[in-house]
Amino acid sequence: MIPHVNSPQNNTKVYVEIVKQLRFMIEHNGLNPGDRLPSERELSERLGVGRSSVREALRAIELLGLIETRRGEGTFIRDFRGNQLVQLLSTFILQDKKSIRDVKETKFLIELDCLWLIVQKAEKDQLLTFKKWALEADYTDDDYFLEVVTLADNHLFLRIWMILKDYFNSLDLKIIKVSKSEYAELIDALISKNESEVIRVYRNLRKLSKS
Amino acid sequence: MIPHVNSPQNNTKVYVEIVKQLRFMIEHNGLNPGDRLPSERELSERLGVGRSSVREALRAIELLGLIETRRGEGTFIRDFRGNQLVQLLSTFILQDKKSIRDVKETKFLIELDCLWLIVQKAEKDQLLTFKKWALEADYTDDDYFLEVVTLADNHLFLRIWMILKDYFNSLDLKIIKVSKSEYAELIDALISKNESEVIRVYRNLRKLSKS
DNA sequence: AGCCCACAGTGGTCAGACCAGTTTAATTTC
DNA sequence: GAAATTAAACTGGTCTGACCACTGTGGGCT
Repeated sequence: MIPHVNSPQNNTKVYVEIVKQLRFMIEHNGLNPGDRLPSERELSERLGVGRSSVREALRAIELLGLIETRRGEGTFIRDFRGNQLVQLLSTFILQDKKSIRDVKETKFLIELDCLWLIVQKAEKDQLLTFKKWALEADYTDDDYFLEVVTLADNHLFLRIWMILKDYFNSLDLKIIKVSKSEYAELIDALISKNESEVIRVYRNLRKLSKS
Repeated sequence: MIPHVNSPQNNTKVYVEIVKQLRFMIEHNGLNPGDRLPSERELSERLGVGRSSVREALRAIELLGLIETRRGEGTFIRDFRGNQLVQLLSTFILQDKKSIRDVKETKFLIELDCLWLIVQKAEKDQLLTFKKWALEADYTDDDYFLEVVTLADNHLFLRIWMILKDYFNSLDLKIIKVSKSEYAELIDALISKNESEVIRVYRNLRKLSKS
């Protein structure tokens, strides 16, 4: 049966329910970028809600850049793997001059989290390749940790980290120079899967006090 | 004069224009979190557009977490410092299960980070007050960890966590019930300043395998 | 003073009406 | 029969008016 929005004790707003339904629909019907969604009127009928509510949901999703609508044609799923939507929504960025300390702290802890994830998830040969690169290639600290965060295989952390990195670089903070051997040492710690060793080496690399 | 939406060569959709107007309004009228926006009907009149278009704009902004709506009262600006993160999270709405895993993973690790920060920073009497509350009051898991993240005293983590929490709740995931004694045990671990104990208790509370 | 209730205001939702495009199918024309 | 034309059916975009549910307020009552 077609799931109706009207569930018992429905506290949440209709349009939010519709957003959920759409997500459900996309997931279960295996819709891919480029595919067309049902028309607004059909969704309205199928979900048993007014068309305006459907539109509220669709407009919200559209502003997120997840769908695209063409008058006369329909509503289509957008290819949002590419992060083009950041542009659109960047209008909302109100520069947050909140304490640099928070940003710093957050960035470091996320890097640590990613290291931890790598210990859990990464394959050994991935790490060996990484180490080889770390010893030979020419890279910046950002390059190095981009690789780390990527290896952690968590897209969300990747996104957050990228933003923090950009913000970080926009402040003229002196960059602590780290030697290749230190970078390699961290990878060795990862390979050894010794969590406390990883933490120790990372802290040392970041010149963080034990705090 | 009041800027109308009807500008010459208006290709963009009305609701997008309204979103812009609202942003303009917030910026130039110096509206702060907690302040009330004009009512939907008033906006409709002032901008010379239909109320439904105003609603489409407001709902879209609401889904971004930038405003909050209370029936019978009005629409309010939300405290969204660090809202850039809204964008990145938004890229995840409607995504595959892997992303859900990422959100879950990220939320848990951030909670763990915050616990770690508390060990470093929190005063003992703060924790004792917290424990008293945890034993007596009636609260949800979100309430509890909101307190945790707040105690960590890192506004950025707070913002990220709030977004993840909201997203999390928007998925209909079964919530694991945790007893008060477990919540209290975690606080005890914090008080003892024993990091590995904190981690152990947290993992147990979240029913996470050692992974 | 304090209580209660009606009223105005606000968001939530729906139905219906147009308009402006696009697609599709039927019809005409060659 | 094939191509061009036209009409109908659909789709999104927008507006209006109507209810409902809820909140805050102020006036009147005790």
